[in-house]
Amino acid sequence: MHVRRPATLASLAAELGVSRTTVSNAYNRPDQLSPELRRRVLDTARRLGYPGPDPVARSLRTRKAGAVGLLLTENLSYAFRDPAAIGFLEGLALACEDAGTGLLLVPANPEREDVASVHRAGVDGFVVYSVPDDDPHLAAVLERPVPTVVCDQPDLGTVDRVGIDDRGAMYELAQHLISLGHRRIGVVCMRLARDRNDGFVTPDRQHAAHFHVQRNRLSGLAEAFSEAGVDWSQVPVVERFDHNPSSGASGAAQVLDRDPQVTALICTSDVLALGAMTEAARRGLRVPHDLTVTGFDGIRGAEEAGLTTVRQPVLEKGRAAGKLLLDANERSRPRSVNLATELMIGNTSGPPRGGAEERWFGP
Amino acid sequence: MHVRRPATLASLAAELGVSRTTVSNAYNRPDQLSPELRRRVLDTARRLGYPGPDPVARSLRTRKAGAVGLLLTENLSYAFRDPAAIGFLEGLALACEDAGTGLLLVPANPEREDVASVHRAGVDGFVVYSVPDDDPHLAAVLERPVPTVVCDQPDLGTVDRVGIDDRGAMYELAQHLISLGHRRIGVVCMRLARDRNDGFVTPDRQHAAHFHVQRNRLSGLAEAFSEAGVDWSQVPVVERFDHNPSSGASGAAQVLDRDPQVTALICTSDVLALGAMTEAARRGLRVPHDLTVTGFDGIRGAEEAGLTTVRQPVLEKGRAAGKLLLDANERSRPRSVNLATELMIGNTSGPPRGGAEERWFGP
DNA sequence: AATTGGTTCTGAACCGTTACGGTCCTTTCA
DNA sequence: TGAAAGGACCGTAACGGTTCAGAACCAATT
Repeated sequence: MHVRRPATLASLAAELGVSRTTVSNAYNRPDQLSPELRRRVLDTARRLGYPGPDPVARSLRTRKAGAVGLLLTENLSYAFRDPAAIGFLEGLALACEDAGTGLLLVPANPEREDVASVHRAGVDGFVVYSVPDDDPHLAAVLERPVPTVVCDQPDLGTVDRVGIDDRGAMYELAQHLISLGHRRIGVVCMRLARDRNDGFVTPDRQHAAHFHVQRNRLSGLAEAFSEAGVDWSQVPVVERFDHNPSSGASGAAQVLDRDPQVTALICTSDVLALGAMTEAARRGLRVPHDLTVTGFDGIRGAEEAGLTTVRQPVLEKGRAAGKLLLDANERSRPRSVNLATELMIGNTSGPPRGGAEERWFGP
Repeated sequence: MHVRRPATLASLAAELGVSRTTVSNAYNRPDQLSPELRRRVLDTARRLGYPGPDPVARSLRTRKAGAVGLLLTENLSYAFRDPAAIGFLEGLALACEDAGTGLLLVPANPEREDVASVHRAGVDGFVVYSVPDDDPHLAAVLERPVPTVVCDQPDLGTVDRVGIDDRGAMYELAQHLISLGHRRIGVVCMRLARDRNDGFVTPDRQHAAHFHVQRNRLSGLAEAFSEAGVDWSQVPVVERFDHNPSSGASGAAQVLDRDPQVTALICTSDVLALGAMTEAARRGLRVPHDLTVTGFDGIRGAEEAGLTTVRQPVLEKGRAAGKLLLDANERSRPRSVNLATELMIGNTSGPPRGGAEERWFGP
């Protein structure tokens, strides 16, 4: 008894006394051979334990992998913890499903600069979701000769892009707060770069932020409040590397410790905002009476909490990214899609306590 | 100006006047050639726009795809909506990440019997998660000559398996309810087979259920309550095809309409149980005073709601599946891993209203 | 009898790479 | 000074398919 090498298309053809072409056709083009022969091929295949054409070899020849790659900056598992990321994934998965395409989650450990995983990925295209714009994995993706769609990234001009108007949406949210009378505010934002910096953020760091989304949200805030006469450089902005409610809570605490007089706490994500709410409650601050809290994203938890936030269509974003990628028919000019957002005014925003600002600056 | 064919390792070698082996070594085994030559190779590669060795060709030659496939029965996007599935995915993603392996989500539309996606997947192994045991996609996976791990599936004896003791865990939960005095109960369960059957379930259908997990949970219940003297064939068991809270609500409604006297509603998942709670509230039934409700899984929402349930380590399940697969070193005998569960007694279970049962059957 | 057309099947080229087993040329050391 | 060791590089043979231009055959038409 010897170890039999697994059957291949060639060995099957030899066994049958037909050409490899015929065996190939039996699987891929049934109309190209007589039904009897086809049956004989398939029967023999079963008898020999031939599992059908090898997918990798087929991919090599046809130049199609039947899968798209997804690059996330975070540890791969992070994606399954962030509600917005999950929504994006769901949308992308839907688009892939429609096209019968697989979705390959590419491991991109942000710690190591190991880009091999990008090189090793057998895919027909990439979707890059919210990575820092100086991420080496992103650079590696852009070098691969396959279509790419970036999402929540700056428009590179060379590849398709889908996103929202983070800056404009945050500007609008700020306007809402300004109209309520808020002038003394604090901000809690997500990480701005690849290095950990849990603490206050200088204006320089804000401008130089490598995460497009955060940079633009902050810039929308800065613009609106500057126009309203607020000296943005004096506004406490706190950054948190990890993205979860307890980061939001500790960030809020840091802002409130620095300036207990802030009337509004603006968070650049709902997850952070929900944490900030917890911290407010811990301090006995009633929202919105004593403190206004706002978020961004429009996740389910935010809705349940009645959070004032900006709703963005995360699922649609994923689906749009997938569609753009899978329908990269011809070398048309790179497309750029902006999806609509919606300001959701909940019950966590209201006029500052006692309307102090209005009294001081009113007519 | 002509369309230049993309550079390959061979064309690069020709350009440089070295062998293909050398170019290959420049990328894969830097120690096999002099630093100067390597630099020259890499520089020329950049100049010619050669993106590095083609991953598919490499996979063909090395017989490694660098990815594992995940097969789910549901529409691919379903995975991102079910908390337990998300937990599993996260665990699996963690294991893959550790190994530097990609995770390919294989589209397996349960509508079509189209198994091509399984054949097309270039992977080094498969994880199969909670599909009906007669699913053609599962059969297709088993035909592929790669290691496979099934999760929440019956032990096939031929491939590795990871899961929990669904039957035992549900038996234990039932014991808890029995000890509280419940004898008149109703059940809401998830789909039992590939066909849609939103309604009452015959004992036959319970036995023949194609979803291993549901079959065993029901069987654990049946065993415990039968031992307690309950005629299981009279217990209303309602099935729901879709898995979401509103299915739980409508399922609960159907049970309560049939028998308003039930004192406990046992749901085979937390998601269903949370829906059942909503329905109870809608009917003005206080939980647990008027009605006991239990779930299964131990998702976050259940914890927050104080649901009596069985906690199972979903993340660990995913991680274990990944480890088993990635460490499929030698042809050892197929392994079978059972993870521990924990009965979580919350505040949704209590003695039947007025202790009626006890009074009727007491000493 | 020659032409046409349609099936059915074949042969050879090709996809882009890596594994394997060399060869050749310098050093090193006794 | 010769043998052994080691570094640097190369040629060939897969890896397992798909594709495309025909060849062979047969029936029907001209």
